[in-house]
Amino acid sequence: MILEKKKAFNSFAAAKGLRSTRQRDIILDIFLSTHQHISVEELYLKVKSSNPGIGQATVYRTLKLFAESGLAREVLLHDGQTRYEHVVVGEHHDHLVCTGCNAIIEFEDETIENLQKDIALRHGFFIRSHKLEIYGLCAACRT
Amino acid sequence: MILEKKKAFNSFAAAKGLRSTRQRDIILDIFLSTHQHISVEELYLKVKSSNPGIGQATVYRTLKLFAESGLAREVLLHDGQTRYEHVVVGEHHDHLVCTGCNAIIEFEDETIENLQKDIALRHGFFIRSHKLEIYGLCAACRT
DNA sequence: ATGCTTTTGAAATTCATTTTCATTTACTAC
DNA sequence: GTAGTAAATGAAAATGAATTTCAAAAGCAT
Repeated sequence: MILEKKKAFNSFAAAKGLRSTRQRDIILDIFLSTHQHISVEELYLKVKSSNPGIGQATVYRTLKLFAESGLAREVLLHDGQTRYEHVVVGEHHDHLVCTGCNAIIEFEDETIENLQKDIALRHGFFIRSHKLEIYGLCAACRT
Repeated sequence: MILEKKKAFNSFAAAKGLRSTRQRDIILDIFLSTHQHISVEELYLKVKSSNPGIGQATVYRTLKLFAESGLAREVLLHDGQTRYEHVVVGEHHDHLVCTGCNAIIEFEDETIENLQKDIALRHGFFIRSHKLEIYGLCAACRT
């Protein structure tokens, strides 16, 4: 699975005429090893701990490339940082965001996905991506 | 309707022990006269044109208050600015965002709203607000 | 290897937003 | 009304995420 993603990114890079660099390989490896919703700063710190030479501008630039390639997706929660999550082909999940403890619960609902398609159809709209975030208090914080 | 909103904000302010100021009245008036999704900077410019004395920090502070009071809602689109939209009680709309021309189409779908409630219930989650944005190309841009 | 172009790292810059702080203003008690 | 206080304001400075700049380094075609 991870290998496939690397291949997918390499194809994208090749198609775009991008060069293959050590830095991008490393950042991709580390990104793929992370869990959901990592911020650029967080990823940069991880990268730096094993590869002190890599600068944060490179991490920013590379994550944008990942998003462009379809490997990652930008998520704007409400903490002032851009986060990136993994894109799994054919799967889309949304988020319950707890404003009490900042926990993020993922969920998937096919019916909602289908309703969105209906709505888009009604408006002649072609869907590229979407984002559903529900804000509130998780079970632990609501008490 | 506008009067009710002003009253609602005043109640909120009173309950919070906030003082009533000329600046907040003016900013509220102007905010209520705007259309959807105004950025802080845009609102500040509007405010400044009729009231040059009002500073932008005040506009920032006041819009946060509006959001806290339930009058407005923060919307993060992808242009690096925080935008605010009007909250209409008992109504919630979501957005189709055209990445071609930046048009924003609003829609409402009760079924989706209800499904969200089901999902929250299943996770023991208490919903405060939510946000659904569908990105893609509008009818005009997809051709 | 050579030459050309992309990529990189470090530092500087940008830009939205927040904070600071001295001053002004609103409200409360007299 | 006036005095006392705490909150709100405006201007400027500070912050912090993200982007840009630019010289040096690295990738790639020949």
